[in-house]
Amino acid sequence: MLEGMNDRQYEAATHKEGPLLIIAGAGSGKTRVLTHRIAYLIEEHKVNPFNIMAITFTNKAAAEMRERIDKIVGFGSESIWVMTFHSTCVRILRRHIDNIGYDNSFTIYDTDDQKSVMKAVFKKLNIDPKQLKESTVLKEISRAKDELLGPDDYASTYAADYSKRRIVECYREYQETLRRNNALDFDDLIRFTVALFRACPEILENYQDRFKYIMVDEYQDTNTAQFTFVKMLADKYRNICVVGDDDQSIYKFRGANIQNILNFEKVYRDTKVVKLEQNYRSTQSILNVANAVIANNTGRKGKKLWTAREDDEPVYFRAFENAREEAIEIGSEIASYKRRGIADFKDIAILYRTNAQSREFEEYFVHENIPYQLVGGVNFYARKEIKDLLAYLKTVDNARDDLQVKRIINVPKRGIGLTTVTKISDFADNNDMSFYAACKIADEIPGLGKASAKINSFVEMIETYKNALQETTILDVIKQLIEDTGYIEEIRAEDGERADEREENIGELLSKIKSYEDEHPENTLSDFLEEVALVSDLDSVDENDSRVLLMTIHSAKGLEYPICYVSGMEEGIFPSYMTINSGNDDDIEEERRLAYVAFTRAMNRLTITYAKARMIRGETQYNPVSRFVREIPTEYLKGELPRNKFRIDEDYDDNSSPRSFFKENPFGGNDDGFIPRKYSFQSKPVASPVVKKHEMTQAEAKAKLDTMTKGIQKISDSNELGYGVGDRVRHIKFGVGTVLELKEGPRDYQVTVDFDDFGKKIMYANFAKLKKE
DNA sequence: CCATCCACGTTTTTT
DNA sequence: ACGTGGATGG
Repeated sequence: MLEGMNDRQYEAATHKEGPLLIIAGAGSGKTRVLTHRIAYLIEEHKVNPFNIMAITFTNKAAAEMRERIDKIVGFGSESIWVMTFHSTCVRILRRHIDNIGYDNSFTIYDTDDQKSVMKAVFKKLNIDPKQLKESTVLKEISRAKDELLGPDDYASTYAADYSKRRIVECYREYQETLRRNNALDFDDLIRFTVALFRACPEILENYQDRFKYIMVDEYQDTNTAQFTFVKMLADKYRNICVVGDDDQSIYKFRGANIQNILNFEKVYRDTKVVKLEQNYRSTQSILNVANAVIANNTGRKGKKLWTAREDDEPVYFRAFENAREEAIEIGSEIASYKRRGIADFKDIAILYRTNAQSREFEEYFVHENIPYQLVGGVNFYARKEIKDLLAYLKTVDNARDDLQVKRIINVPKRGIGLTTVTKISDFADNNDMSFYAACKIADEIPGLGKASAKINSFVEMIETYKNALQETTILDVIKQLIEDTGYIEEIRAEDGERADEREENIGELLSKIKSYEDEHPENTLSDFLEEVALVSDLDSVDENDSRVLLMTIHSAKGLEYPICYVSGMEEGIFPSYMTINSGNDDDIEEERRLAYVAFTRAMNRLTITYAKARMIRGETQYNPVSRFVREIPTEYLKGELPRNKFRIDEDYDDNSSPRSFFKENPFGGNDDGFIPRKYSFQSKPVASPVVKKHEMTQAEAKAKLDTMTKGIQKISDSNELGYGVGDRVRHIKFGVGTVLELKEGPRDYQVTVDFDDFGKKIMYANFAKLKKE
């Protein structure tokens, strides 16, 4: 079983008891070590699989580990807990959270829900969103929760800090709202589990006795709350094994505390430390590049990757005029690899710093029929139409969550407006009941008038589905629901542009529900909703699909690809201007670690690219080559670096630049005949410029001109409106004024009137109902 | 209550 | 460049 392991791996895999810290460089086979250690414990030391737990950060990592454990352990492996931090905590809380005053059927709020809550909080506390941003407060709260500070702890910690007073109030109100809705946000999942353990020692002990052996993956990314959670669990038996790489700590912005790994040996004095430095993934050239860059960081544990691999090829650097050219060149290269049989699409990944950078690639790939899958961006379950339908399901499942009920009470429009909602909401608050409970007795709420009938039929509808759920499947209920509410029709009416895509998303949701029900026939709607709350885009990646992957470097962590492009290596992009401006060396170091993560994703061929010009937020930026590229000794790179060093070099003579055929023919020809296939649920990129710049024929131009002039003539006759430019007109509200201009708009005349008492107004003639004086 | 327009911020990364 | 949310008028 342990055959073929190197000495260090063997040492780690056969460690039996006591704390173990494995510093595992990128590609050093840490998952292998973890899974083998589990197998070893079971076989050699007769540890009951029931007593083992492995915790990861992502579902994908958990799934991968699960698979490998199942393979190597065999019988009994299913009783090992292999889960993410969040799902572990949910599982524990579902069982015991009633001990700390929540209902076990709590719901989980995503970022979007949090924002809605905070908005309501601002309204209630009369806070002007211009002075204090919701996102700022939420971020602050999240940081506090990462540090296990509840509203009271937070208040006392910052009691002296006057500037935090408002935030304290927001935190209190926010948490109170979540409580009322029986909801927890992501951070609460961890925090409340710790709180539960603190409040109920007997429950904690129960879990301590269960999980005698604990392994934590990606340990460098843990925050204080997660660390505390793990530490509490491990405190009785101290069989805690953590695996991590301080050089790959890239989640500080999310509260990760790099000290957790740096100080592990101080917390656990008798820690055994094993360093894995042999890399089994990449060529020596790739490792040289990665090592050279990360060597610029201070405060590392220190480690140098090496490989026994003999085959090698250079790391390429390529500079382009702009982001489009970057996309075209990378895309054409990929197409040619495929054509020449050098690589399949599934061997290739394109990495970038920010999600916005995916756009150019998508446009070109769609145009050239290069299959791709975009990971990240807007999470599938965060899309509006999906959230709407899920809000319906949540309401049907458990109408305790006011946020969800309010979200859908008027979607699609059924004539229940803000006024009505506010009245019901106030009534509910005053009578200490949930919003939905108040809806149920709408007739008794004063001042609702005709609206109460509409509320009643809404409640009736929800109740019908509730009953239906007893008899039939979730799929049938949601299908019925979509039909009854006319949701699809609403989408079509609302925006023709993206209606197709949104419909596709709904179709996708239906098939996800179907496969969920097929796979877990015994599970309830609540189970489904819970699973959905914790999945991410990355989880939908299927290794066997033949497509190029597009994703941020953060998403790519832990993954590997034979061919990798790390794009957008420019100052201001990577490192981001935010980090550059902060002037904080720690922030730059975190970016450098990110670069290290990026480079070490590549197995055989790494290409680093740079674009001289790039559109950012509607503005063209000219950025110098990233400092991280400058940190690579030139002998490790094949390709010429622009001469500019941290500034723009105006007269840079660019003859090393590749052909830029997009000037004549933006996307070149396509002679490959790839099967067109859309792998991504992501929004379809807009039509390529070729299509967009459809030249108007002369005849069309003339026709267009005709219609336009016709409009003008009509106006000058002063005809069907009964008035023209210069006439005096009367408006119901604004009184008398002079018509300054008449313009034909898309469906109506636009009238500009200078009113004697109200000044200049532009209005539509149809609505304005002006009368000639 | 709804449709429309405009101003504004957003984009560094996410379980 | 793009989407969102507030203001506005009917």
